[in-house]
Amino acid sequence: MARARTSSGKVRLTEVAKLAGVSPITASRFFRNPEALSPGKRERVENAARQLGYVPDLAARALASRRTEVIGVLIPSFTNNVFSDVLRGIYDGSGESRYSIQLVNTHYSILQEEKLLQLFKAQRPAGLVVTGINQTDESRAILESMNCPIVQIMELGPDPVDMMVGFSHNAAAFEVISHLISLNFKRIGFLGARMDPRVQRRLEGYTDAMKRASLYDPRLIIATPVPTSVTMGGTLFADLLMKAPDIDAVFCVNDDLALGTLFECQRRQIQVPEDVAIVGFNDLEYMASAVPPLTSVRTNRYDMGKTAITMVMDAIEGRRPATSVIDLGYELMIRRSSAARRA
Amino acid sequence: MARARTSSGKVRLTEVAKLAGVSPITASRFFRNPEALSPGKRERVENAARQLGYVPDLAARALASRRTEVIGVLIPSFTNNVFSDVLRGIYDGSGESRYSIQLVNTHYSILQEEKLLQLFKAQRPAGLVVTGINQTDESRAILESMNCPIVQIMELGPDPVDMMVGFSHNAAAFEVISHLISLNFKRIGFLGARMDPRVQRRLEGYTDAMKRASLYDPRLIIATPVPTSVTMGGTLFADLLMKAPDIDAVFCVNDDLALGTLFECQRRQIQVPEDVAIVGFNDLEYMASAVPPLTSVRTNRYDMGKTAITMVMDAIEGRRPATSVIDLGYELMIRRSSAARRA
DNA sequence: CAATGCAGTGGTAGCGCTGTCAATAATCAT
DNA sequence: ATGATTATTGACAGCGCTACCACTGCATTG
Repeated sequence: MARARTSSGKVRLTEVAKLAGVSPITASRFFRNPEALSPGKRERVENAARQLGYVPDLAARALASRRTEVIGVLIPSFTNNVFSDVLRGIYDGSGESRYSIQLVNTHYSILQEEKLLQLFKAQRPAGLVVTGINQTDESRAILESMNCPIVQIMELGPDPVDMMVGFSHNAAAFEVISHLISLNFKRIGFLGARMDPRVQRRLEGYTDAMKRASLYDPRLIIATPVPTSVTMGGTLFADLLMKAPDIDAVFCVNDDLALGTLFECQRRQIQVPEDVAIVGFNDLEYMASAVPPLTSVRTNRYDMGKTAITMVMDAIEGRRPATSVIDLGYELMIRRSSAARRA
Repeated sequence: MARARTSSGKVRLTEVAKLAGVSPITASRFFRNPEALSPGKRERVENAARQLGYVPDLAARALASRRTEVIGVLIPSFTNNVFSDVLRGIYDGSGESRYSIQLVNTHYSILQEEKLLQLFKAQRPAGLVVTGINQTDESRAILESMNCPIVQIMELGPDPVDMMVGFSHNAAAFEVISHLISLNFKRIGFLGARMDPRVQRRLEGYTDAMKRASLYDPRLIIATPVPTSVTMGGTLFADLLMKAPDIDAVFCVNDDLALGTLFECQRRQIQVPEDVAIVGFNDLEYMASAVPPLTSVRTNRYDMGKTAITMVMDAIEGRRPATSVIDLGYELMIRRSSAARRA
């Protein structure tokens, strides 16, 4: 039809406008705010666009409008199951929208994060999702100078840059320990790896609860900066047994460590929960089908991602949420691995 | 210093050029191909850019050059551990480059994939990474019309669209079953969930090996389209026991199913491997620390991602690989769960 | 020594779209 | 009926960058 004359045969807005018998600017409006057109023209443009198979050129749009439809997402790790759920929420939430996700990995480094924020700033994203609340001062300054909606996810804190979706890791850990104490466990160990800010807060919750019950003993705590894994769970639990052979329960900062601990117990013929109770964190799917089923803290990771991205998209379009800080909570999933202690 | 006059205070190429005392086009060249400048000007532009904190506007560049520096990546699932490793490889591989990754989720739907490819086509990506080789004819046509390097990952097949990085799922499964048969296992069950193309190929490998040894029996096969999970592993294994109570081994198409099977065995006091041997697939980290350690097929997921993205980036820049199809292989990790059968 | 090549540089002209503002048509209150 | 307001539309002028081609000056060739 020799209509599209660009090298690639790409259909431009002008062609659509011509076919619809309107000016290019009107056609342009159709794609951004159809309500603004009279019904007649709206339909004509719609038909023309469909007929020509028109797809807007995002680069041209970004250049002309001086903004992009990209939402930046900073995540500290791809390995972690936790973040894969968050990501799924983010991608599902943004799937049908006009926004596209630009994902980057900070590798748990706040300096890397700062560098990536700098890069993002130059690209003028429409919105941003960042993990955690422990940004450097520099990062914080960049975030505040960035004229777009921002959601911090995974945890809550006193002064959000803008919006926040998370839950209290501290309170969750406190509740875990309180639960164990109420069942008469006394020598409750703590197993932590990676020790990122969220894990630190779980340690705080543990410490608070133990101190309050006068059960605190630093020998009960194993915390290593090495990455977490099931195997590491077994290793750390073995360390703990060495330091404190009289433990009667273990709180693992994540489910992989808990599973590793369970395997180590099986290897050593330690009965769970009769000899040692085990509690994990995140409630990954496998926790319920382990033998015995493992107690854990259910966190709403998928919802966190979905809520965060929805808040950002809404805010970009001027629909600010009523409350800018959302606590998604957690739920203690009590299973046999922390069943009542024999008297 | 009132130099940047754009509303946002953004520094433009023109400013850099002015400060460096060169024409804008020369400054532009500096960022794309510094070799083309004389050393003197190169340094002057470099200094000017640093001094002004210049960052190129990607939208303007994309519009003017009619190409982007975006590499599209189509993945069928974010939940799956397998893909999180692949993604990590992709992001690590592209991290320091000028390319950015545009990730989309096909949710294991080839129609969704087709739609997403259409979208990508309109954005003229610099390269593309797609999962698998089972595209629709439409998708295939789009891919072929797309004038950019493309890598298909996860498996190998006879006619690559362009490049390929993967391994033979069929051969891997065949080797698993041959291994079990060599240990005198005879009633070897198959547990499959999701049944995506890769899993189908593992079933083919299983079937081939069983038939060749005259051990094939359709009652030994459990295959369901529902998503995979540890819990589902237990459920499917229970089904299998119902259909074929005399099984002496199980090949699970992934490690989650294998772990679920192990748990189900523990629940039913079935000894592994004395009563039933278990083999998984992918060799996730936890397989080695389970009790007993679980046999699995190690696949090079991280390398697959990293290799794929490197091939795409190289090809974009004209460095075509010597061979366009790369077989990353696999390795049978034999552990106690498939130890030799008592005679 | 003219013809040729080539590295290095700059001028011109957009890439495809949208912000701004003005113009017009349609609707309303008085 | 009148001016005022609102809905709808279009003209213009770029957004910041690069493709394309032309030009310069110097080295190489026979």
